[in-house]
Amino acid sequence: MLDTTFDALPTDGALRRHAMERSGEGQAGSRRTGTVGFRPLYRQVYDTLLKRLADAVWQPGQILPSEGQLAAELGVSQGTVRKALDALTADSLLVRRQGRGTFVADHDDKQSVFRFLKLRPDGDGTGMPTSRVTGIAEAAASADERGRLDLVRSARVVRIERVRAVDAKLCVVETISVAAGLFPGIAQIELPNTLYSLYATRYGITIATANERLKAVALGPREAELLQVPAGTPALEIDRVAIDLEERPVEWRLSTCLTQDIHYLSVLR
Amino acid sequence: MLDTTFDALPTDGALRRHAMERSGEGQAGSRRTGTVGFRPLYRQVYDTLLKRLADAVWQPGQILPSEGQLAAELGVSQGTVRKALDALTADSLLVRRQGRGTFVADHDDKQSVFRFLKLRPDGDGTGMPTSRVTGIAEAAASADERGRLDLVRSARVVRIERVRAVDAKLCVVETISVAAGLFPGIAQIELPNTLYSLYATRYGITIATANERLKAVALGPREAELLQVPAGTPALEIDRVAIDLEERPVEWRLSTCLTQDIHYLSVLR
DNA sequence: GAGTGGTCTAGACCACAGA
DNA sequence: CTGTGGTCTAGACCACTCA
Repeated sequence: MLDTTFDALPTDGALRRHAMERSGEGQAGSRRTGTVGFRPLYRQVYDTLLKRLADAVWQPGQILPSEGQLAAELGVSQGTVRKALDALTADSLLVRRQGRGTFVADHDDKQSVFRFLKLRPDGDGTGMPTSRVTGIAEAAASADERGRLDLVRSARVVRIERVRAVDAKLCVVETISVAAGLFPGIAQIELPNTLYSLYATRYGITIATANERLKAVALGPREAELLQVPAGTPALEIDRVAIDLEERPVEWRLSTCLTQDIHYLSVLR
Repeated sequence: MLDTTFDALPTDGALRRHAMERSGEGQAGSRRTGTVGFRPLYRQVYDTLLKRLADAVWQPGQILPSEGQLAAELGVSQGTVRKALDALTADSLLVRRQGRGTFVADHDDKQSVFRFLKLRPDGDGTGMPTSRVTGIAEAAASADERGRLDLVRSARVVRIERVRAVDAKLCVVETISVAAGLFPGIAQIELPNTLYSLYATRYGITIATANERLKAVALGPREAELLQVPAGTPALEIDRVAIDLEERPVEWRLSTCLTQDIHYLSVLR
C-alpha cells in the first residue's frame, strides 16, 4: 500500500502526506505484512533519488535541485529530504557543499580514484596509478565467472588483462571479467585508466560497493614474466567483485600485486 | 570562548543556550580564530559523551540516560542530543535499541569480535578465532616500536607473541607490542583471546580505529616452524596500529597469516 | 544580497519493548 | 500502559559561496 501510493503517483510528485493519512496507510501496511512492513518516508525518498541516479537522470558532477525544491516536488518536508540526501552522501553517491549545492559524486576526480584502490606506496609518493592493456577478448563465461557474476550457463564475458603501475613502478597484473551483454562494444573501445567512470558514463552502470578477498600467493610464470620478477615471488592476490547501485555483481577482477614497494591499506572503524 | 563556556560550566549542566547568546559567542569565536572557529553544538555534546565513555563513567553494556534526560542535563534540545548519539553509534561506541534504550557498545559479544578481525574462512565455518601465547616479555622499545607507538627513546614495551587459529585451523603468528607504562602488569596476567576487551575493562583504554598495512611475504624460519609449514611459504603480513578514543596509537601488532584456507575480507564503499 | 546547505529547536506521532 | 528510540514537520537562524 505504501509503495503503491508511492509508485502510482509519480507525476503529481507527492509521495504521501504525513499525519492522518499516513496513520491509516501504516495500519493497512501492517495488516498486510505483520508489523515489519513499515518503511520510513525518508527511505522512500532515498529510493526515488537513487533510482534517478541509477537512471542517470542527473549526470556525474551535475548539481541537484535544492533541498527546498525537492521537498516541494516530492511533497515532504525539507528535513525528510535532508535525511535522504545525507544517506546518499554517506553512500558516496552525492557530494554536498555548503553554500553551493548538492552534486552527483564524480568518481573521476582525484580523490575518488582511491575509493576502490587501496594500494599505496610505502614511502611518500602520490600513488597515482597508470595502466597498460595487454590483452582483451570475448569468450564463453567460465564456471568461476558465472559464479562471481551470477551469470547463466550460456553467458559470454569480455576479459581484459592489463598491468598497472603505482608511481611509475610496475607492480600489478590483473584480469577483469564483465558480462558481454551489459557492456556492449567494450572490447572495441580505447580503455581509460579508471574503468568505473567508463562504466558510469557510457553504460549507465554505477559501482556502489566492492568486496575484496585477499590472499598471499606465489607468482605463476605468466604473471612473473609480465612483472619482470622471478616466478614464485610472494604476491598479494585481490579477488574483487564490484556491485552496482541495483546490487548486481557487474565486474570480477583478479589482481596480483607485488608488495615490495607498496602495501594494501585497510582502515578499520 | 565556546570551549571555555562549555568546560567552565560542567556542574550546572548547560552547554550554552542557542539563539542570541550563541550568536554573540559565535562572533567572539570568529574574531579569535578567523571564521573557522565554529564548532556545532552537537559536536560539543559528542565530545562530552565521548569523554564520559573514555573515562568509563558508563561501563560497556550499561544503559545510558534517555535522550530527554541527557538533553535536560546538558541544556540542549533532544534533537541535538540525538545527533550526537547517532554519531557515536556510527562510530561503534554506542548501540541503540528502539523501545529499550541506548547502551555502551560491548565489544565482547560475538558480532564485535570481527570488527577488527578481517580473516575469514574460505568455506562455511564460523571463523571463530582462538589463541595460544607462545611468549611474553618486557624490553626496551625498538626503533620500529617507538615509531609506531610514538614513544620516547627510553620507553619500555611489553611484547606478546602468540599463534592463532581460525575454525581450529592454525594459521596466524603475531607479535603484539604495547607501551609498558600504559598497561602496567599486563605481562603477569592470563591473557584472554580478545585483547581489546581487556584493554577496555582493566586499563580503561578503548580501541576506536586501527590502520592495517598488508603485504605478501615469504615465511621466515621461526614463523614457518610455529605454523608447521615449510619456510618460504607465501604469507599475508598485517601491520596494524590500533588507535584509542584519544587518538593515541596504543598497540602495534605484526601478524603473519597463512591464507591456504582463509582470506582477508575488505568491503569497499 | 540572494541562495545554498548546516544547525537547532519544539512539538507531534509512530514503532517497539517490557512490566 | 508506560517509556524508549525513530520519524516527520515547521520554522528559525547560522555559515558559506558567488555574483
